Order: sequence, then C-alpha cells, then structure tokens
Amino acid sequence: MTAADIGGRLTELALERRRERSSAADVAAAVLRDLILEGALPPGSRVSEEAFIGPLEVSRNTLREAFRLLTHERLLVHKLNRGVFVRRLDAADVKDLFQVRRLIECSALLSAGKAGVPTLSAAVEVGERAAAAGRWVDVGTANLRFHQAIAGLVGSRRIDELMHQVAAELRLGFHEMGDPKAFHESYLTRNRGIVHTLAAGDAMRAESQLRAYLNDAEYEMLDIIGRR
Amino acid sequence: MTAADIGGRLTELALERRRERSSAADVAAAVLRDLILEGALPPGSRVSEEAFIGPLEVSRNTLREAFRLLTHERLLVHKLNRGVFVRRLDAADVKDLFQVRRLIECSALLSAGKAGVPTLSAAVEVGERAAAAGRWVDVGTANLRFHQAIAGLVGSRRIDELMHQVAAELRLGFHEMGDPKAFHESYLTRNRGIVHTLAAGDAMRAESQLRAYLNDAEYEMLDIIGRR
DNA sequence: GCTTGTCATATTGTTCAACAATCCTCAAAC
DNA sequence: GTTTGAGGATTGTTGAACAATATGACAAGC
Repeated sequence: MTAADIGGRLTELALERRRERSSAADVAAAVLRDLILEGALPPGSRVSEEAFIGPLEVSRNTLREAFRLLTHERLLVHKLNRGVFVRRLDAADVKDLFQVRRLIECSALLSAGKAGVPTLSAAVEVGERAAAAGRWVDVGTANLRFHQAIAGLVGSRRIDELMHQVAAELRLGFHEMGDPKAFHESYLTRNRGIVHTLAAGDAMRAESQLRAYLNDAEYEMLDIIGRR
Repeated sequence: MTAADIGGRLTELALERRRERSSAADVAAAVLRDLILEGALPPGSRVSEEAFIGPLEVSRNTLREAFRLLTHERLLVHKLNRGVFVRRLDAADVKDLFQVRRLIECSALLSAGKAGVPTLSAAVEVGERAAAAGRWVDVGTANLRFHQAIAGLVGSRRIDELMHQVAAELRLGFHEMGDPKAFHESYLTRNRGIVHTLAAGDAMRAESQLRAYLNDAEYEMLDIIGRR
C-alpha cells in the first residue's frame, strides 16, 4: 500500500465528490473503505492520522470524522488513545455474522418463495460468467451479491444496509483466507441448486439447502480464522 | 430544552466518562442521544454547532465527531451545508421498521419456541409493574424491551444492535404520537398472551399473535405519522 | 402587488497550530 | 531478567481563521 495508490484513488473520488456533493470527510472515508475492502489495508493494520493526512489531502480533524464513519461501518476499530486499526474478524465475529445470515436469508427465502426466482437467477448468472472467465475474486463478489439479493427479497432498506455491512465484514475475513477460488468455487453450483429448488416450488427445501450452505461456509471460515 | 438541562446531564455523564474512559465526543453524543430519546430535542429540530458547543462544553470539531456518531445511529440527519437535525420518521421509515421487526422478531420467536418463555415472561412483568404504578412512559419502554428480548433470543450481537437501533427510532416516532397510555396499554395484555401461547407449546400460534400485534402497531403508528 | 436580483449575515466545512494526555519504546538500574 | 523512568510518538481536543454555502432581507423593476 503506497501513497501512489491513495493518490490515484483520490483523483477518481474527487470527481465523484463534485458530482455527488460529498464532504471531504465522506471522500476520505470512501477512499479508505475501498482500500480496506480490496485488502490493500490488511486486517489488523494501523491507520494512523499522521500517515494518512498527506495522501488523503485532508486535515486531521476531517480524517477523524472519516474514521468515525468507518468505525461505525465496522471496517475500522477505534482504540481510545491508541489509534485506529483495520478490523480483524475473530471467531466470534464469524459465528455472529453467519447467525445473522441464517436468520435473515433463510427467512427471506422462505417468505419470498417462487417470486424470488428471477432476481436470484440473475444473481447466480453473474457469478457463473465470472467463473467462466476465471475471475475468482469477482466470483466471490458475485457470491456475496447473490446472498445479499436473497436478503433483498425482503424489500427493506434497513435489512439491505445490514446485509451490505455483513458482506463488507465477510470480505475482511476473506482477505485472511487466501485463495478465493478454493473458497467460492463450489458455492456457485450450490447457489444454482438453491434457485432450481425454489423454481420447482419447494421453498422449504430451498431454505434447507441455503441453511446447509451457510453452515458449511461458516465451518470453512472458522476453520481458518479460528486457527490463527 | 434549556442549557440547564444539558448542564445537569453533562455532570452525570462526565462522571461516567471518568469511569468508562470515554472520549469527549462520546460523552457529547451520549448527552445528545439521551435528550433526543426523551423528546427534549423534538424530531425535526435543528441541532446547530454554535448553539451546542457552550452547553456541551466541547469544541466545534469534537461536536462534529459526536454528530457523526449520532447520524449513523439515525437519531440525527445531516444535511450537507445546512446543518444537522433530529430525525423525523416518515411513513416509509415506519413501514421499514416494522418490516424489519416482523422478519426478525417472528423468526426469532419461532426458532426459540418454549425455550424463550422465561426471558420473555420476565420482560412482560416489567411492563405490568410499570402499568400497575401508572408509569406509562415506562410501560412504553418495557414494551420495547419485551420486543427487543424476542429478537435477543437469537443471541446475536449484531441483531441486538440492530434492534436497539430500531427501538431508538421507534421512540422518535412515539414522541410524535402523544399519549403513551393510549398506545401501549392494550399491548401489555397482548404480550402476556404471546408468552402464554408460547408456554403452551404452540410456537406457530404465538408467532401469528406477534405478527398480528406488529401489524396493528404499525397501522396505528402510520395512522398518525402518515397523517402529518 | 409580485418577482427578481443583490447583498449581508449566519452557519457549516475545513484547515492549521498548539497544547494536553496517553501510550509505547528503550535505556539504565537493580 | 525485571522494573522503573524518561523521551518520543501519537492521539484527543481546543480555538482561531478562512472558504463555502444557504438563507433572509431589502430594493428595484414590472
């Protein structure tokens, strides 16, 4: 992670700021968010005010506001008097995240039933196209999007935001897990299977398949993160 | 809402700060949060930096950090270049909040079944005691706590935080609804009924009762807020 | 009387410098 | 090897200053 990385990102986002009337704190937060989510700022690393005011071209106060934004998004963790760090998921986090997912995704899928098929089918296809092109990071992203789409069947803004947050936190976990192909590859066919079952009218069986997927993904993630 | 109100609150919270190692921004946010939740800062009212730095005894920059905290909690809404306001729930907010509640509370109740009875029974009792003493604001608080306890049966930190947030937002709505007795009184017996049904082993019927309650509460709240 | 334009003011957004407070590291003493 | 103290780095906060934005008041024109 170099100042040059941030510099380039800043240019893009400065344009976006002009378009979207964002504040400087929002822009700085957006740059940091991107860097965290792509793994350029690894989990556990320190994000010191002094080191980032230059590349982000903001004052310390503005950067502190940006930090507040990102700590609430759980991407950063703020330790009073000791600074701000990129969050590192622990086993309890992983368990909780999957608990949330089971509660929401399974309930949403059951409630939506067949009506959810077009949306979910489209979401699976995105992943299948990325896999066909060997873009495994994109497959991971598409997988997360598929699952967000399940929760999105509820049609609730707050649930969408929660699941967006959950997805972001999961990505922190993925950065510690290495090879995206190994993790996401098998799940594509499972996602397709869930959609098929749903399309066949068996919402309860689809829900069971989804639950089984979530349990397996949790187990796999805990296997690595719990072993750290 | 006077400066004296804030002054007294500040003294309490200054003590708490010493105990809990909170930052000044956290303390300021806590004072404002309390004022908002008790209705001393009514929904829609402006919270200007200049007016609050004195009573809160912080600098503008620190206050801005506090605002960031509270906007993320949805208690304040930040309008770029125009200031910060206490959030005012609209009809769409109400609908979304109840959608979240239905998804989470109903699913949690179904999953917990009889195992949830002791916790929920205790929560109902708190409300019943408050009602017996005619403390209707406390009844409202106990009612919210009962419903948070349902969601708490999941045992997920993130779900608890979400429902804590939902409860805070609902309180904003209650401030616009007038008489707490009228709103909360009938719900006590309904809560007791839900717990009885659950204790009798009929989780599905308890879930239906809960869903019906949520639908009625939503309807009632929308009747007032939608009419504004 | 109504509309438009200008100007002044209030407020927000941000920067910067300074100081206080806290934490961490390293060296010295035991 | 352990403990203690000093120094430096960093964070937390304050306050002043300036830039930017929005709003309101007032005057001029129709």
